[in-house]
Amino acid sequence: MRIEDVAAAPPSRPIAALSVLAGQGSDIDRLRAFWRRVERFTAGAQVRLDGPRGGRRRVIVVSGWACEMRILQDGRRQIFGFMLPGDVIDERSTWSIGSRGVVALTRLEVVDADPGASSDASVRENMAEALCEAAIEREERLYDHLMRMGRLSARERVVHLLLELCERVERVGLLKGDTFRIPLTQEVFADALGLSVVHINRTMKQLRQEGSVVFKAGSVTLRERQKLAAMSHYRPLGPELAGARDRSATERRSNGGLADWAVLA
Amino acid sequence: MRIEDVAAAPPSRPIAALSVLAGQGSDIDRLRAFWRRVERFTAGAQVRLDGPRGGRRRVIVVSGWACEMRILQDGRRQIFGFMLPGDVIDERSTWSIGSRGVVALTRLEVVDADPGASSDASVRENMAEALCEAAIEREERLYDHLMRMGRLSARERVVHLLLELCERVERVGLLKGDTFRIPLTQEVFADALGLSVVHINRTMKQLRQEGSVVFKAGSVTLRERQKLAAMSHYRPLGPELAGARDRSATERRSNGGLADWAVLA
DNA sequence: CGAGACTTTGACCGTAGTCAATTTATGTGG
DNA sequence: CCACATAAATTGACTACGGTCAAAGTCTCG
Repeated sequence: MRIEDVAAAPPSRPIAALSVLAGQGSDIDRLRAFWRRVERFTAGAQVRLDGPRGGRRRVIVVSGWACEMRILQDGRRQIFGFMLPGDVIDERSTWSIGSRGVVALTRLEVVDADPGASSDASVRENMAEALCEAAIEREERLYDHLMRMGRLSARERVVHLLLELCERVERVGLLKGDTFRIPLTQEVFADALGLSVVHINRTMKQLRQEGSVVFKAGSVTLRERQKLAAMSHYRPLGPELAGARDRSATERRSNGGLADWAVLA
Repeated sequence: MRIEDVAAAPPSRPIAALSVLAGQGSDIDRLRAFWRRVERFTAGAQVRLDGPRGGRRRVIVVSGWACEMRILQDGRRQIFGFMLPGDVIDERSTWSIGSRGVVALTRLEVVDADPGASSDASVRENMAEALCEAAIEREERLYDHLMRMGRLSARERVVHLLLELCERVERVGLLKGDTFRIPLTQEVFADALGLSVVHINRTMKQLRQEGSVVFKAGSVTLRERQKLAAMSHYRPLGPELAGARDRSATERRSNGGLADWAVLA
């Protein structure tokens, strides 16, 4: 009952803009032909991807948001990252050593990422490459998240995360002007950023008063993204491997012996 | 000048126990035959792996420790993880988008992870599989690290990290009794765990006084690892994919609507 | 309209950060 | 083998960011 035919219930929004397929416009129609089944999950449900076959199954989110998380026995929770439309969910994330899981944050629709043997080679190839890039970018985001939690203040963390989400939302065409819908409760923010709900609330209040960030009814508006990026040390998710971006901009700090060299953020 | 022949300068310790090759004892001798070159880096040097060919090059650490890190313009540093003997260093980590880098924490010796076409198929196959598992485990460690930084207290973080390192050291046969050499300054701990040096110092002092952890001259001794694991929520790095460890032990918390299900740590 | 989830606020606490000075290694050249 | 220079570890005093507890206030939706 979780699985329905597209015929009976077509994906709730056009799936033309999937980040894994960004820049391959012309192939999408061919790909779409193979997405006959949409799997749905309700908000709060655990996303289990029991690939019948042994190999690791992957799906693409068509609509809705999900997150990857872990819970400690005493109730402390940590959210590792979010999956939004256009992102890939890997079966491995779904039950890896029983230590992590994926949870739907809203109603969620996903389609199989494997075009199947039926499609022609070029399609399969493009998809494979897209999936690979998506995996790389996902890992890149893990590092960003680590930096956030380890070295940024509460304000910076919130802004940094919002900028990341905004950019990802924009990439799949869901950003309207400088506003986007964001289905995250403050509790979710807290669990993602390693802060308490109360402190998230106060931080957001402060940002709101400064006018740089506006929260209203499940939507966020980011004015002056440039300024926000600067104050939170945000660096756009490069088009992966965007080449050796000025790798020379290494302002050497005489600081601790450890790093005579420097890697900028 | 960074590259020398093994003949002229053999690896400083037997490379029989490499975590990437754990459990493949019999093949190691054959593999070793292809490691003719050892690359060396001095403590504090950035590890650059400029693979001549386009593909991403990978090397295995034979001796010494390194870490993967990022630095913000204002000097804040975040260490993402450590590489110790037996671990793989991926070229990608080395200059990815100019945002991360690998730094040697001690004198460091690495050998190429690619057996080359010269070796026979079974060797290449085993190595490929080992590299893949290593990559998976590395990612797993990133999640652990995220959990540490997001939800553990200073005490817990320190203990949790020490347990991870201890386990990894043990796996490659460098644990003597319950003691191992650890070339990390308190500053490095601080940068890895998102704490200040001063607070690391105080936390360690406390642990020392409690007698559960002993620091002395570049070595650490962990008594009662079981107890330490419990107090820091440490869960051993499973033999990856160790199967669906009691996946049923999901003590449901009635807590926030988000997670009616639970993933233990 | 009522129940439950989510947000907001106040009062107060405590973990961890900052600054600065001192002590203890670790080396290195003489 | 000693003296000096430097990196690393410690410690004290004080601050502040962020956590906890508890009580309202708001929204949503059946």
